Amino acid sequence: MTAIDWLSAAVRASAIDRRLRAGQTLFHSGDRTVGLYEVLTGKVRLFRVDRSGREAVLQVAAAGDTLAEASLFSSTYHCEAGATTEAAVRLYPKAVLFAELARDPKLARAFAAMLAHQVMALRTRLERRNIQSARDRVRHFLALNSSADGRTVALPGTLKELAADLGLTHEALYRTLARMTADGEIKRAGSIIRLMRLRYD
Amino acid sequence: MTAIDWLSAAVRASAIDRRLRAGQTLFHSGDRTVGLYEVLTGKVRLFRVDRSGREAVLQVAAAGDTLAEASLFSSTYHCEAGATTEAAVRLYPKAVLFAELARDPKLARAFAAMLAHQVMALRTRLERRNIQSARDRVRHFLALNSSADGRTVALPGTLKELAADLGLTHEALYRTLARMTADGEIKRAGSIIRLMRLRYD
DNA sequence: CGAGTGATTGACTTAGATCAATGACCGTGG
DNA sequence: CCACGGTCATTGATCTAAGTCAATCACTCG
Repeated sequence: MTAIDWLSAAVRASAIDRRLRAGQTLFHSGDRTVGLYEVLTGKVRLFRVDRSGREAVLQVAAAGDTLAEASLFSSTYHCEAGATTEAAVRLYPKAVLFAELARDPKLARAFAAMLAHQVMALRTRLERRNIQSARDRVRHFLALNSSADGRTVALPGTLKELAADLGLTHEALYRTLARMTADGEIKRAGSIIRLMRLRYD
Repeated sequence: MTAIDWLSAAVRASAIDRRLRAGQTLFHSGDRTVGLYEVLTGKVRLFRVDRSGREAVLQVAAAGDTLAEASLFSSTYHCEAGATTEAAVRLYPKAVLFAELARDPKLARAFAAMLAHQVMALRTRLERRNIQSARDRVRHFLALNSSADGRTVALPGTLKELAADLGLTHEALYRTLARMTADGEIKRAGSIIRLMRLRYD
């Protein structure tokens, strides 16, 4: 989802990998920002701690996600980041990244395009969460992720992951899919879902 | 929220305003993209129509929001946009915008920074939606929107708007706030919420 | 083979959605 | 100046969809 294909070879070459144990901190609030992190494996959590000690999670980044991109444009971090599982991250140093962005307008444009894409994708996911019914939420997902012909959807990962993405428990998702199958709205074949003709409400 | 303060005078000067009646279309899927829209008043809905005629909403943009920014980087729109209420929009033409971005690296950087900010803000809102309990969702909002001293929160708009933002019905929000007040967790004074000392669970 | 995880289904509970009603407030037009 | 329509804020009663807990089966991997 959060691809970074736009990166130039120069930036890629300067990347620094790092492994984190579960619970290990990546950076603290107030630290100087060093660049753009990409999560390779595991999960990294961004959170803020208020004075009463409560933590408020800003983001949970999984493999493929990029981390705290806005802090790239700030000199210090405004939140904490730490691995919740064993994890590996890749750092694209800020200096190299910005130098390249300034040097290469095409790259800068690709960078902006990538961010704009993320904004739209996130808006769409947020919009989906406004849908109350589990079934309609699944329908929304299917409609927006169907192949060009609009008839099939290839599930990206596991159903559990999809459930989390949709903001449902995996049980609720299983049941919803089962009901949709029973009603003839969809057909399932492994990780492919075929959308059937809808009857008129 | 979705501020466009980063825009240069040149871009602002070239903006074109347009009024829309409720239900009126702004653009269709397949139309050539013309630039970046900002919603001034009213609401504009972005949606896609699948072959069975169902609509899937991608975004509902309200006053201050910016519209379909990713399509800036594409030559045609991939969704429909139409006003759901009487509305006014402002168009920043693509040509001027890109010319300025290419000319002025600072502007380009500000543009990217703005997008990155939006990404983080959206991620945080999405994260909040992962919280089941209404009360914890409110807590999350309060924690991340408290003043520098962490003791007070100024509510941005009406409670109904906040409820929508949090993904709750307004009734649920009223009740939750009432309960938190009764429990001494917060105190309310108009549109200001004061966070009280928490007792140890 | 046993541990770990995903997929699935059943039973039960509950938090929040829904429906409904009321009071406060505000602008506006007669 | 006041009555009226509109919206927000608030509270009550009720209902239900989805969360929670639990158990089973299939699979994979070392």
